[in-house]
Amino acid sequence: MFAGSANRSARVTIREVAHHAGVSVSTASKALNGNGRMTEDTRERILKAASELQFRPNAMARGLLKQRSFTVGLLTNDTYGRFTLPVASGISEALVDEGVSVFLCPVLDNDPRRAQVNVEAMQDKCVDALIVSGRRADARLPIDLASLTMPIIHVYSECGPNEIGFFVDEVQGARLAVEHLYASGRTRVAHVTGPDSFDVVAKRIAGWREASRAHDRDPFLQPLTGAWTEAWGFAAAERLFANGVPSAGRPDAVFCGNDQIARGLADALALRGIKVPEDVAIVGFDNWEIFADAVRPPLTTIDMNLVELGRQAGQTLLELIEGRPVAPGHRYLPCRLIQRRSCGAGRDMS
Amino acid sequence: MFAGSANRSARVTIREVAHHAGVSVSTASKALNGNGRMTEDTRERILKAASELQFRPNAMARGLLKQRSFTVGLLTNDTYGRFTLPVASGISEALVDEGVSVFLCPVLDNDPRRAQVNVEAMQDKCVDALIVSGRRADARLPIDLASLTMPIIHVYSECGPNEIGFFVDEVQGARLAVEHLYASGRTRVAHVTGPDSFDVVAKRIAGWREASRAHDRDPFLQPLTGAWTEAWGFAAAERLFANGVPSAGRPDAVFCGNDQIARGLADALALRGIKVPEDVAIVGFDNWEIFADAVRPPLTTIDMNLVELGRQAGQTLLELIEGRPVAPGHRYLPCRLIQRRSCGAGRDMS
DNA sequence: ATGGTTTGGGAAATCGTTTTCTCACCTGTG
DNA sequence: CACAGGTGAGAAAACGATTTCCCAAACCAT
Repeated sequence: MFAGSANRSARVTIREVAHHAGVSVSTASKALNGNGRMTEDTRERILKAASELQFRPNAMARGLLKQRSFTVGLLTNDTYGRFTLPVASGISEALVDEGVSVFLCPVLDNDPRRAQVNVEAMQDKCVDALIVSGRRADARLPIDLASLTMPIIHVYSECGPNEIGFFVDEVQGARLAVEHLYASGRTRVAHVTGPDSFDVVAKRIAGWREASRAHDRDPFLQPLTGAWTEAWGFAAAERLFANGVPSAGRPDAVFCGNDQIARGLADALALRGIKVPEDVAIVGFDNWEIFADAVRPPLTTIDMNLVELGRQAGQTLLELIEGRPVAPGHRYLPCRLIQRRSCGAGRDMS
Repeated sequence: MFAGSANRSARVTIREVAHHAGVSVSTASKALNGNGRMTEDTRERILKAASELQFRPNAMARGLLKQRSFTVGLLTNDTYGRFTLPVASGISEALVDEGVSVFLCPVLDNDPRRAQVNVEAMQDKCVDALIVSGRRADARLPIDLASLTMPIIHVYSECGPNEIGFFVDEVQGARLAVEHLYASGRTRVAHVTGPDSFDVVAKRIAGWREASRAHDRDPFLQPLTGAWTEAWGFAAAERLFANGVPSAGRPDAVFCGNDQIARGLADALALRGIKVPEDVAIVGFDNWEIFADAVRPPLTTIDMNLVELGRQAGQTLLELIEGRPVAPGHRYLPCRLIQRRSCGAGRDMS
């Protein structure tokens, strides 16, 4: 044993591997990367030494040379984690096997200074790329991204047509929901949704209209816009099912802009003695399971496939990092329908 | 033109700053770090050059030399983000001004291989420390941490007495809730909570008992353990307020193990025509606002101060990284009461 | 003037890898 | 035997910063 070899706190370097295998550092490096020319015997000896010593290359040293850090930054202002965490999970899934890690940078809307500090830290650390994500798809973060040179991808966050953005296909999701209601035999499908200042509200309304027209029907009533809350769903039920409204003028199904609205609406119906799904079917949006499962009966809803969204964003990020050309523009990923019981269990399942 | 292929302009290095200021690299470095000796004039010239060129030191180069990466890893299996996101936010707050960034490593319980890959990536990247966080405070992540040499802090995740862990003071939180109920004039405080396989359930029960005894009362009934769901809260109401139970045998207040249970219970009471807070007061636990605000009436509940928990963990992490001695052991941070209306608004506010 | 001390600033080593040269040696061919 | 071409492996130069020397010049006191 050599002096100093007992120092277990220090990391094992390639130098020690080389010495252990009786070769030079350069040869060791080539063997470990499968690069240079050498006898099979030498290569095996080096590999064996490396695994015996549990050698792991220092990412900083490698990064310094390759001008790559094998890290990406994820900026988000979504403190609830409703959107960000599934997305981050998908991103991480796509990247971790390539040895790329994700920096989480929580950005508070009211603290642009800290946000800027975060961005600068990302620059200093030479992140290979940046992901910008948000709580709502039609707003930007309080950050100046124009001066950055690294590739940037937006996920559920506003971006221009020459940038790269991944979004949920809100229109298709809404169509899916409404088509499911028609397919279940409903004929009067109302729509209760969030504030009309949100782009997604307009898109979901559009999807609802398209699907209604596809069934040769005018959309039932006007869409009711309000807030993303249970309270609004509850209040909307009052409007749709007030005592004065004749039963033929009432919807027999409601497509809700999110699961919270659906929940509030379902509660109000229960209080009125209107049965779900017998009298009225409900479809929500989000598949936020903690809500969808708590509705009585459990809520059929639209899942936005956020994990998949993150995964695809991660894959595109890899291509960008490796310098392969990626066409700019927006990508819209399809939603899927999650059937529970608020539309009648199995009613339309062959 | 493809997105991302933008001018990957080379970074400004200290060499260019030095050249610009007409000094050597070493002098430039010293000026920028306030270290060496030189005329005030020289120092200012260098600083001016640096800011003109917008020089930012390369964190990888610095890290390589200092054997520090100015990053920490955050491992978590909390896919909902209920706990992790506030904690991460607090950690980031404490660290960002020190130039330390946070790697987010989502760990799926059913995918220990990916978890291990994540940990190895943290090692390769020489993170200065690791934070291990979880969905529940009495379980470990499917990761082998024993072989790691960097400092580790646990936040809301099981750890031994010789490790460093930050936890919520569940007992104090429960006491706070129950004391508030007594202070509001209630006398029969029941407790409905989650599965008794959770340590926090036992702790919250203990707090409930302590506070009851402090008011010279035996705890009212046995604690009802079940699930962390609204459905269980709903069902528990049936048990506590069944038709056969004489009104003197019914609780006039319920302390619930979390906000979801509280919500289910409140719903069930509403259906039975029992008024909150007039007939029965309710206190929840978690202050998960999306639930607490949706309860009718809005829920008085216990906030676990998770952001603060993260911030303190972050500060301790810094001390650990800088080599200052930190006593091992568990820290328990106090909860605070958030008053809404489910105990009677302002009833006990001076 | 001389010797010692401070002062300003630069040269060079270092961190751990990768990569490009370079070079000695071997093999086969004329 | 000479020479081209291939083969295996090492030396050294990067990458960008920090830090430890080290050395002139300037300054001071005798």
